[in-house]
Amino acid sequence: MSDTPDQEAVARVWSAMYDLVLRQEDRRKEVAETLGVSFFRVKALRRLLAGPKTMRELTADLSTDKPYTTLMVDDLEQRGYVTRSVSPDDRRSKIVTLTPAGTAAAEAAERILARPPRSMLALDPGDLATLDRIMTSLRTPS
Amino acid sequence: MSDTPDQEAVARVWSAMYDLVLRQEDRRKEVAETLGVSFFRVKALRRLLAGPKTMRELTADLSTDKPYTTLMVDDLEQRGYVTRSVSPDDRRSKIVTLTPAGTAAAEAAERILARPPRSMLALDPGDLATLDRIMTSLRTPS
DNA sequence: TACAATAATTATATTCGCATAACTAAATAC
DNA sequence: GTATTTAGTTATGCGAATATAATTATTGTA
Repeated sequence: MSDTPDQEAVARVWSAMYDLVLRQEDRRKEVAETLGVSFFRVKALRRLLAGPKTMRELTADLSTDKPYTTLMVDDLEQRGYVTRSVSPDDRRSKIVTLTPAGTAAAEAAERILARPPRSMLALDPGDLATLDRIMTSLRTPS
Repeated sequence: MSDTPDQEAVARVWSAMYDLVLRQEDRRKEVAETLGVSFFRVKALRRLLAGPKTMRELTADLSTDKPYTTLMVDDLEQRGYVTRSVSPDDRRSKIVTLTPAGTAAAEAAERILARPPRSMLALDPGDLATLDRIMTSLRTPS
């Protein structure tokens, strides 16, 4: 009955959302070109905005492998976006920290990615409020 | 006043949508692994579901370059997913067409990608209908 | 007919991300 | 106190995607 969701509507909504994010408003190339590094490196910088991380944590966050993290951090270090320091707790661990330049780059990426679609800015205020409420509920799976 | 959109709400909504599509429900790896080809090739197959395309059109659709399209179509042809044929209109052009196996693969990809998030299936019917209406309006930029 | 433009291919090089194995240094367990 | 585990690095190779130049075949045009 009413607790059976309208499969077609769900499919339509999901497809529209997917399309909007990945087809109409895909800014990954723009971000990578603006910062002059690959999108994957941008992702690393953005993760570090939340605070310094060990190589191990960064590897897990990006779901990549340790050797590649080493190479990538080497590169980001050379570009002056991050620094590596030995952890005071565990001298095996190294802590990767954003430099001011790295923070600026990550924030520039955030700004580009956060820029909403034009159509969303034109939404009716009531619809926007409703959408806000619904999206919040979707984000955290019930 | 009311025609000034709530910037914060817009940002929140867009971020939630971006997150849902790219973080929580990213099926690109799953699709690529299931079909045994890169996601980029999957994208090519999916584009061909709409009908045969020339190499040139496919190149434009995927925003790649002609040499790479040649290589990719070579590969898809070897795998039995597409065929190449000379265009009757312009003998310089080649038309890329999905084989039955290619169509099946593309449809399998569609099914995986179209699978909506669990949280969306649990939506209140009224909210779903509203979301459906709003997403439709967002998809086609006003 | 000669010349320019277009569609596709071939060849070559580079970057990026992924994977694996081998290694060093430090911490932990027995 | 020796053995094992863990964090990170080094080395090597591979496939995917991008880029550029050169070539062939065909079409369109001066």
